[in-house]
Formats: sequence, structure tokens, C-alpha cells
Amino acid sequence: MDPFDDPRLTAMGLLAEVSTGLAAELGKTFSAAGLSEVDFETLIRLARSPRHQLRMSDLAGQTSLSTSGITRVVDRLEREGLVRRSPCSTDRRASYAVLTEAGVNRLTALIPQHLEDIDTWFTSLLTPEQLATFLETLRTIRDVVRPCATAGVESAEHVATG
Amino acid sequence: MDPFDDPRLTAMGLLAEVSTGLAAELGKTFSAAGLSEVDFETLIRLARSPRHQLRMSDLAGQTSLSTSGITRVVDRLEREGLVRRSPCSTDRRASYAVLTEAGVNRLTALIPQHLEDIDTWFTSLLTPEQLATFLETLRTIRDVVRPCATAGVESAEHVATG
DNA sequence: CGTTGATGTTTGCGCGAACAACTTTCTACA
DNA sequence: TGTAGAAAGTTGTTCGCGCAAACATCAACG
Repeated sequence: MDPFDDPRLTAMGLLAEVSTGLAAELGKTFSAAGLSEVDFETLIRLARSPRHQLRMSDLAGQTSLSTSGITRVVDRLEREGLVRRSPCSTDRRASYAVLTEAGVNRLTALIPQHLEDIDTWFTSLLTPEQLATFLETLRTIRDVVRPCATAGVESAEHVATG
Repeated sequence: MDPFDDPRLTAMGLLAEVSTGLAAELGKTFSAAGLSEVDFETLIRLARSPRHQLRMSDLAGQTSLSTSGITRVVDRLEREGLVRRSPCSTDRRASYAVLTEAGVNRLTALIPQHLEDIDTWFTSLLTPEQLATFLETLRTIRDVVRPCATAGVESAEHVATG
């Protein structure tokens, strides 16, 4: 009679609520450090990449932002001195975004509080077994909805495949 | 040495990737039906509420949108005839957003594909036990990060508490 | 009954992101 | 080698959203 209370809708709504609610809590620490969520996402992706650098389009692939969005984010971060652009030696169309010393420092200052936030609002709520199971499930879904989430990671080591 | 590969960062990143990746897939069906994700979220919240209606501010509370955002979403949906505003008889400041017949129809037409999408990208990837465990974990987190997610649900039945 | 503060909703403004068009450079193929 | 098409990145435009202010109404208190 009422098709609007299907358990699949509830499940999906729950996932969305958790994700946005968690992001809202964690975002407080970002803005206290003068960063938006997108800024942090960009910086941390760079920090976790080899040589602290990533091509603009790979950055776009990893962060669900469009390439024009990445252009502007990197513009902002470059203006603040947290990132710099570096030309790619083998492809003159491409640029790398590279984390600067200041960018590393900003992240380093931010991360302890961020990790504490993750504990408070997420990991400490679960037993280690619960957490492990949860992450395993997330990986299962991730591998299907995000087959290319590692763009630029392995290809950075096989330059010819770019 | 490198504090940027903490497992908590990975865990949080995984959750964010799954949520945004899933939203991106499901969003294709929404836009095929001429709706944005926010539109759908708004309509489905109304559909799942008693009498298919909700006060503007309760709608804002349920959807991580600001009240001004809700004003504009309802403006758009009202222009399309999917929702109408209805004054509250007991408080002349308040308005209800009410799903119209056309709104119900639009949702009803959309939902079969949406449910299939959720199956394809989410629930069918897991065993029933995995899914149940996953949802249980999500609820645990939700109860902490979103203590007021049910705004307007129970209060709609005790009008005096509004 | 009038005043003060709180609450619900809407509007002015500015920012941030997507889309599409454009420039430059690369790759493939003849 | 020269040309066609693809790919990387940037820019113009538009639109959605949050913030703060404004407006209307309510509740409490004298």
C-alpha cells in the first residue's frame, strides 16, 4: 500500500545520515584550522600520495570533484601557500599539485584533533571486531561503486600507462 | 614517520568514498526523472511522514539543509507542482510542505528503479547477515552523530510539543 | 493588555562547484 | 611529416546553498 517504507530506503537513508552527520562533526575541526572539507580532502590525498604530489586530473578522480573544481581548489590552496603547481616533465599539458612545507605543517597541526574526532564519533563507538567487519563491508561496496578510486596511485609508478 | 597513513584516516576515507560513490550512482536515476538528490530527499521525507506533510523547519532538521535552503527547494518543487505549502492552523508563523498527487506520482514512478539501484550497488553485494550487521553498526553511529534525526516524526503526533 | 524575547520562515548577498567552450599539447595513422 | 582526434587544464556562466538580516507571529510576564 505505501511503497515509501521499503527497508532498502531506510538502509540507504541510514548510510547517508551517518556519512553527512559524521562529516558535519569532523568539519568543525577543519574550519577551526581555516580549511573547508574539500580543502582537507585535497591536501590529505596529496599527503598520502608518493612524493606528496598528484596530477590535477588524478586529484579530480580521487575526490568526486570536477576538473574545473580542482583547478579552483588548487588556486585557493596555492594562494595560501599550502600547495604549488609543478609542470610534468613528460607531458606539457599536465600539472602536478604538490604539497608544500606549509601544507604539510598545516596538515600535521590538524591531524591529531582530526584523529581524535574520528575516534569520538566513529571508531570508539565500535568494538575492534565490529570495526573490522564494518570496514570489510565498506570495501566490498567501494570496489563496486568506485572501481577507479586509486587513480594516479599505481599509475604514478608506471608512467607509461598514463 | 608519516602520520598520513593512520588507519583511522583510511576508515573515514572509505566511508566517505562509499557514500559519495553510491550517491553518484543513485543520482543518475534521480536526474533521469528530472530531480536532484536534494529534491528526492525532500520528497521522500514527506512521503514517509504522516499525512505526507512536514513543517519547513522539521524538513530542514531531517535533511542537513538549512531552513533557507528548504525554502528554496520547496519553492522549486512547488513551482513544479510536486509539493504545496499549507498554513499551520495552530501557528500562523509555520507552514507545512505537503506532497501533492503529482509529487506522489513522480515518486511512485521513480522508486522501482531507485530500489533496483540500491540493490545493485549496495544491498545485493552483501549477505543478509552482513547487511543486518552493517545496518546495526550504522545505527550505532547515527544515534551519536544525529540525535535529532527524527525531528517532526513523533512531535507530529503530539501537536502541543511543537 | 503591552512589551520583550523567542521561534518560523523568507530574502539579500556572496561563495563555491558543475557544465560547456576553449587552448594547448599529445597520439595515431596515413 | 602532416593532419585528425583525444586528453589536460583553465575560464565564463549559471545555479544552488549557507549566513545573516528582516519580517511575522507566538509565549511569557508584569
